[in-house]
Amino acid sequence: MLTLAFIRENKDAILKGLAIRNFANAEKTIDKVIEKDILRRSTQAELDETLAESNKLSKEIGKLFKSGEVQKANLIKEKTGQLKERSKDLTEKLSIHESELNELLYLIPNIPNPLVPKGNSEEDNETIFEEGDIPKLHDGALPHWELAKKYDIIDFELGNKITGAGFPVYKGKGAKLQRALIAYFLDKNSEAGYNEVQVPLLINEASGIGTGQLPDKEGQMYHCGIDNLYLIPTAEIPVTNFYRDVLLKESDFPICNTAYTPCFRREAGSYGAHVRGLNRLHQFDKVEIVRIEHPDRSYEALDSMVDHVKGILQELKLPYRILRLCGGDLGFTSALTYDFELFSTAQDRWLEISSVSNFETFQANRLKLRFKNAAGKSQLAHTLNGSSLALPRVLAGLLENYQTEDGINIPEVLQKYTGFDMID
RNA sequence: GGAGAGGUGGCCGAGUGGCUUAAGGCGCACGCUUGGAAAGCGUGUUUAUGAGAAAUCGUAACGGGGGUUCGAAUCCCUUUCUCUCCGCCA
Repeated sequence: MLTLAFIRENKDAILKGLAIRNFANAEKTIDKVIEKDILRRSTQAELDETLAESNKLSKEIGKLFKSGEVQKANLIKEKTGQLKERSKDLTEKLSIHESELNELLYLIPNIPNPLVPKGNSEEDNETIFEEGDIPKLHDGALPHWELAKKYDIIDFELGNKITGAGFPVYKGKGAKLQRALIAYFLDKNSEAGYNEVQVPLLINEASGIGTGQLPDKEGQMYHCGIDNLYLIPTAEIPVTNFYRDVLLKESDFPICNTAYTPCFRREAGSYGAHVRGLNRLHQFDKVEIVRIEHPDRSYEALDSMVDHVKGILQELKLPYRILRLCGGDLGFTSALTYDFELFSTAQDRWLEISSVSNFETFQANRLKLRFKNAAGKSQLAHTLNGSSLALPRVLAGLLENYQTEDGINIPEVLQKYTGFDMID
């Protein structure tokens, strides 16, 4: 959510930013916000005056009662009746203005960083880096879902039986490889200075609102109705919400956390060839990195997160590329996002395996995540997060790219975690 | 699931209708004192929002929401969370 002060002072810059996102009716919406804000503030001022008046009278009444001048007190009492009605009326108006204003603010996405290219869809994303050799596979090389069956390491049917589509069962060396990847990612993140945390997989409403999944994206989360809790679609929610309603000191920066969690996504309405096998699941594992930064240093932090993820893919020797997302593809809350895509040789297509973003103050505003700056004033912090990495598609790419006629090789860096060097 | 006790500022903790945005203590900051340090003494120390160049002033906030009252941290209703005991349980 953008701050009102920012909207008031930067209308032109906002309109330019929204144009890059192809946001329709930008000027109308912003004008409405400004208009509502003026209305809200004048109502507020009027209400404050009324309350000030009635506070003053109340104090007088108190004094008069004490000195026994009951009649005088009763006279003043009558006056306060009117004030009370007026303040009730104004309070109602104010809360209507406020909620209408909030509804408008919820519609406005984050303003893109100047680096974000114009564009409508994923076709317009900018490839800024590409690395790693695409292996030449032997004849008869298989997509990962066939490999999974052939070596009996992932059982989609069994998952269907016990839960439904999108909930695979990992077996034997498949399960061990998953565990190895998680341990390896966490170790890499710890080495890079991220503090490992283990978090709840269920979140309450306040947390969902804090990071922006609620109120309008509840359809994408699994909901436990009896207790009104949601299964997390990403560790970003619990970890970022550590800092909800928190006032930090400048010396607390940088804050770097990493968490492994399963993630649950309803993904309603996505079917077809592109969701086969591990490509899109309802439950998957992910290791996440989350940072809270001083606004002056958040873009440095974003670059270092990108470098960090790069390092992992280099060690795994997987072919990947980095995209800078265009305005049309950029997430609602993000100011700048880099996507990592892994080339899946047997499917002959790129798979998204990580998304690293700077949200600037957009999340912090809703979270009320602030710090005391050098001048002693409280100021919104910047939040960033990224995956390092999402497991299923890394696993898919690994199985496909490392397959040989004799079996699937395990990347060297993983072998000490798996305890074996080949799936056969 | 049953019974009970509680949620007050960065922390501890007082406070059952007006003198309480909140005593006292701890912590923190600055100053005095000192050869230096400790101790001691003094001053200051919540957030949000509106007005103002600023000093400052108004308003709101004692878990959340609602009510009673001229006036609520204090009384009533409701909700949520925490703790203790019992039950169940990896």
